[in-house]
Amino acid sequence: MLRARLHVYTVYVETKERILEEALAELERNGVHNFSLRAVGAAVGITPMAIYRHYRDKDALLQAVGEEAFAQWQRRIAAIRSSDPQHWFRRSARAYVEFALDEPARFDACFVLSTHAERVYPQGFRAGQSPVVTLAMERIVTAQAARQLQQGDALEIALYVWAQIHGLAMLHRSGRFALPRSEFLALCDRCIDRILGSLAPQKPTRRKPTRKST
Amino acid sequence: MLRARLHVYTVYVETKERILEEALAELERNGVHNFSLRAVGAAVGITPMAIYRHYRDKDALLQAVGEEAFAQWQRRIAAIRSSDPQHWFRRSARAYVEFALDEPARFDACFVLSTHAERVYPQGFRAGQSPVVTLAMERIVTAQAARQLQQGDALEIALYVWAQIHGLAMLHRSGRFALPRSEFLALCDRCIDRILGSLAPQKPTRRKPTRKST
DNA sequence: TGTACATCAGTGAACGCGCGTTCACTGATGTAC
DNA sequence: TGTACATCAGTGAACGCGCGTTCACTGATGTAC
Repeated sequence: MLRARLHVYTVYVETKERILEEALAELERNGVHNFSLRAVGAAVGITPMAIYRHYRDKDALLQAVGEEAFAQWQRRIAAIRSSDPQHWFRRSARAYVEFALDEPARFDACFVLSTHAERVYPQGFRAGQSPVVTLAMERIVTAQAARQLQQGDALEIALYVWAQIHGLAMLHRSGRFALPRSEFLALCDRCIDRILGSLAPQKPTRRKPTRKST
Repeated sequence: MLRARLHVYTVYVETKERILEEALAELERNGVHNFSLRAVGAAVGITPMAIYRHYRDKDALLQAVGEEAFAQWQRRIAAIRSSDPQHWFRRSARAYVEFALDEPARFDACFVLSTHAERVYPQGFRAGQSPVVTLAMERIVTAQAARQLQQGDALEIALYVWAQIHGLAMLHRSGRFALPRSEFLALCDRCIDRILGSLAPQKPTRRKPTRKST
């Protein structure tokens, strides 16, 4: 009956999810270029051919993996609750680097492999295709309105910050740092502080309120 | 005789160089992960096996290719003759991005693949293992001495600038920009201007010379 | 000057490997009547 | 309630492919005497 149908459906989803899970783990272990259906099957405990019951082919599985990775990244950012834009940027940049260090394959799927044709500068980002860039732009606009941030195109400013932290993350991924994790993170923090500092309003606005108006 | 020996030697070197050349071209065409000795052999017009006369194995060829790529990069930077540090940084950053756009595989060999264990932050760079970083640090120290640049560890400042341009280059390599080349380069220029601007001395030193001393 | 020999860049067949994917199948489960 | 049938997740052998590398070789060239 319905119960029986539901049971079948459940089993099906479970295997599909286990494949996705192990595909991600396999990706972290061996990287995209050594990613093989055979290895995923072995990790799940099924024949490689069983994967074809759930995903059309290797590309379809890789695409699902990419979407899952991006969902995980979004969840990391969504967990950052901070009303202060400056603080939000610091914590987001931290999350970005930590994502790159802890889940390099997921990070690659999100930010290195050129798969997501929709998240592209500038149209895709202006159209809100990238939830995280959209969040960043909102905070930039808010800070600009409050005169805490220099004027200028919010997307270009977001990109400027992104490029900085992306560069650090990528140089790390390329093995360019012989630093303990904590020191590398501290270095990233200092760089982001510099970047945010460089975005201070053009005129320091240090003059005291003149009391003439208002 | 000697002439004959020289002739043989010349032929040998020519083939070896043609292999290196075609290996680079092959790398630009297919990327590291699809790089095959068979394709290189075909491009040179020899049997894949002939390559083994000149390089121990695939890895040895790839390493030679990496060294050649890095030599080409160094030549690009050596061609920049500018005594003004600010100007030198602008032009070097430009060269970096253009290298990434024009010779992506060479760029990868220099800056993305984690092969060069010696060029590592901070020891390798302080030890002068990276000629370009060394040049950058020299210019930073000079500018600091002339009070044109804020104080701080020269290597960390160099890394800060490098990460910015590296991030932009890598995001471009990941297909994140739907911009004509010239607009992308202009965007990079603006980002580098921001970065250099953020490195201005802490106190603007706008006071006129006081004439008290000297 | 002529001949036998050494050198060595390049050849071509063959190897074993891991890969994605095909195909016909099995066997457990649920359904129809 | 019992039986014949449909469904479909998973199986396992086999395919063709491109790969790096092995091996014994060829044949042009230069050397020794």
